[in-house]
Amino acid sequence: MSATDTYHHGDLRRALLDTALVLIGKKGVAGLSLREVAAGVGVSHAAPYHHFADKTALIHALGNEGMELLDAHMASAEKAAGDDPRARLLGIGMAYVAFAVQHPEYYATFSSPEMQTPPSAKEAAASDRTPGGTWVRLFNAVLACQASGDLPAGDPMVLAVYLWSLVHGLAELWRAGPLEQLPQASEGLEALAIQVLNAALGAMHTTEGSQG
Amino acid sequence: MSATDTYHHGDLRRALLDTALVLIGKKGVAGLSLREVAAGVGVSHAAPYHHFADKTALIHALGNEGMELLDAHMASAEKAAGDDPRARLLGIGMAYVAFAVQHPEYYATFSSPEMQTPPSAKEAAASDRTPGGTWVRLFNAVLACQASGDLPAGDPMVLAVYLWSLVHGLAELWRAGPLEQLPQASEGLEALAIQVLNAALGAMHTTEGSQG
DNA sequence: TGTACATCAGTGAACGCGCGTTCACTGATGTAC
DNA sequence: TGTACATCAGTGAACGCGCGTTCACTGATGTAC
Repeated sequence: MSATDTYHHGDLRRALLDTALVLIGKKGVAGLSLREVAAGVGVSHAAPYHHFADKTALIHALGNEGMELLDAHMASAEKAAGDDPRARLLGIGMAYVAFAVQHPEYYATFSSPEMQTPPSAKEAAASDRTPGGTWVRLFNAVLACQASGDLPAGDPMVLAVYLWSLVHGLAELWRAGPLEQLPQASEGLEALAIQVLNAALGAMHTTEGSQG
Repeated sequence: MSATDTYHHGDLRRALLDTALVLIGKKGVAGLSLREVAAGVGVSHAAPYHHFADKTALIHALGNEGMELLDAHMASAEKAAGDDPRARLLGIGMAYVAFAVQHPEYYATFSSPEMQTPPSAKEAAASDRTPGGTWVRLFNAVLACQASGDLPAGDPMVLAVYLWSLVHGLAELWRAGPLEQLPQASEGLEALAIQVLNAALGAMHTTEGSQG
């Protein structure tokens, strides 16, 4: 407890964001209440307005933070995978799925109504609407895999959509629960994700295929 | 306007469900308000309680209805595909994606918090938690494809998860908007979905692959 | 070091709102005789 | 066919609640001299 923690909160903004994440984890973004966030931090319900214009601004802050985090995770997974294009692509996919499961609160903000609308009109033009540059990263990895022969020729956009759908859907199904009954579920999502991604990449890896 | 439409509503239950769907389309399941539904139908806000125990019951009714619809769509697509196992699997996948896009309101209820909890304790044991038997249908189609050589050998559960993730993720990404900027988006989801599913199935089709 | 003062970051009362749900009611409908 | 009556499906007032947001305020903090 430093001196600044007593009356003037040390970093109320940060504390509000952290508490909001916890509450989102419990009740979802739609169920988030600014008053509850304030109460959770132990501060009056009017206090947040000194740090966020309104409730939407807080959710936007979380969404942006989450997208940066996701991108950082994918970037480090890609780096850790070394030079093999296929391993790099697999790393990105695994990082995406893992992030969704390890940070479901951040992940939930991505698809919230608040994040679908730009925070203000002036930001509308500049903002990239895809979460954390996932698309660009995935697309480049696909190109590299095609160049190295690790993915068959064909429209790289289709392949990127294919892979993005796969990891996104896997993460969603895991989070929503329907996969829980599978025997594979007991080993955790990571193991299942590796099997699924290998089924996808492995199969495509050895053939020219026909994705017309 | 039959006589029953005047005071005693002809089929208020149906009208409430239909109006609820429209409102879900506009504001999502979380934003659904029973009072607004009643107002939309043109009935007092207490009237719905003669047809549904509470708000959750109404959402449950929609969810169950949607799952039956989805299953019917998949069944008819499978039937229309004839005897070719690969065509049948493709048909199921396409039907799933198409349903999510054509009936986003029903689709939204599937993942709503209300549908994650069984309506009552006694139903808990009996209920199948997967949307509309999608899993069973997909799994059987995978088995058939493996038997006919249209899919490589390997754990059929992993392949089914793989395909379910793919169609689910594709539907989600389409609905959430990130795919809108792609050139392929102008041709509609159907065309994109066919390309993506063919990229998945087509590639796996010609090889034994290695999905260990 | 001490003082005056501006700014900052909280408080708590108050606002209006829409919500889910309950309740006593009432008029319409269907049925038995 | 007519009447008495039970049941059904509405109404509208009322409840308590939690919400987002505003506002005047106040005490703490930082700064200039």
